[in-house]
Amino acid sequence: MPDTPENPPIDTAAPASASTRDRIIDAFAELLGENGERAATLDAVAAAAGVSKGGLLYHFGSKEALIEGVLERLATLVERDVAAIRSSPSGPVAHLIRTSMATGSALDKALVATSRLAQASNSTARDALRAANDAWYGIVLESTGDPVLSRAIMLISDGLAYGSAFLPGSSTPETAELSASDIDDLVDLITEVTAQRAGH
Amino acid sequence: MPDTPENPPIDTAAPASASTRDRIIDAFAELLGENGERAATLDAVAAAAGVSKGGLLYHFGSKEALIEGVLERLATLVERDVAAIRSSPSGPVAHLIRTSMATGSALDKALVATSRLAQASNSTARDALRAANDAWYGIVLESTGDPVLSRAIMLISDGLAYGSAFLPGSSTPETAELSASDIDDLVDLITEVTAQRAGH
DNA sequence: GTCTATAACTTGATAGAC
DNA sequence: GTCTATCAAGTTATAGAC
Repeated sequence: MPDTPENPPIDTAAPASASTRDRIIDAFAELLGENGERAATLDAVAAAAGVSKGGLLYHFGSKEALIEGVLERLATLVERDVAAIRSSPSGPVAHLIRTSMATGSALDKALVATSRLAQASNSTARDALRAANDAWYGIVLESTGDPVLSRAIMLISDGLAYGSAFLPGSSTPETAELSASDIDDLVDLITEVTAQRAGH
Repeated sequence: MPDTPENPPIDTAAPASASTRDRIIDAFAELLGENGERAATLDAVAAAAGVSKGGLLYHFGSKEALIEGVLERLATLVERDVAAIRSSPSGPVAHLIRTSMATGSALDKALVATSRLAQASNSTARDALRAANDAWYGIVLESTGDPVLSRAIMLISDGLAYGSAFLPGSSTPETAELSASDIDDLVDLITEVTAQRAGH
């Protein structure tokens, strides 16, 4: 999912010269993802976003408001992603698997950040993650028509996301970061199994 | 993985009447899992373990020491689990998949707690998780002899663990908590595919 | 819109009584 | 071994100047 910045008015991923509001959300999401909830303090977020704490609190009156900001961004990005998956030329399943590993896209960041919030027992964040998962599962089921296989595919997607986001780098070459060709093999396997089961 | 308390001297899962040390580790792991790293303060751990903060700090001189305690417990439990998987009558793969979902066992708790620590950018915790994953992957590869399939199986296992530990409960019936029969279907699917690929 | 200063509270850790 | 202070540092949030 390459970031394709087009129209500044509706931009929701703020890398460099975006509105202060978006830069703050970006900094918060990144800190959550990189260093966990404990490190994502207002002080740290303000510093990363290049504003003072007071400046930050002008835009987001509380930490709760900041969290809502991340959740809103996630919702927007998931909506876009669902559209992208649906219209993918390689097919929804292959597209989903290939984009499951966290690569630093705006969606990945929002997803990882939300995951951290969910693990800090924020139930709104949990709901947002489930909603995203439900949407993706729906597309896969629609595509394969096979509930068991669809679940397996979703679990593989979850596994890829978990491993890449939470266990980066590996101690042994055996389970080292999955390479592009590993993913190709995985997609081939899924494609084969899907075809076999479809042709009953 | 049912807890089978036998010999108090070597016990590493402390539910009720264990040593204070073990009760403290238990409380810490549980708080980490239930409410996240931020909630797992010395104050909260002490209260949950039924001691004062001073009492806690007599057993673990610092928070770092507490973390090491959880990591040591995980290592012990993973070692036991690896032995259990290897000697499972239903076969290593089926056993692994069936025990991937977090059900509240001592191993699950230690695993989830360590995962939270890893996400708080504790590199020792990360290493411990990778070591566990490497051990499991080794068993699966040994069992199937098929690297691509083994990766897919590990990813499904990771996906099950992630979903059950981090996204408990579901908004729609479609992706509701996987039932026992769902897991059966999953195991059947994996068994079929394994047989097909083995018979080239 | 952005800043500094500061209030109110929490956190990890120490000291010393029992 | 366990407790009650107590401390310094950090955290969220407010007030008010610019």
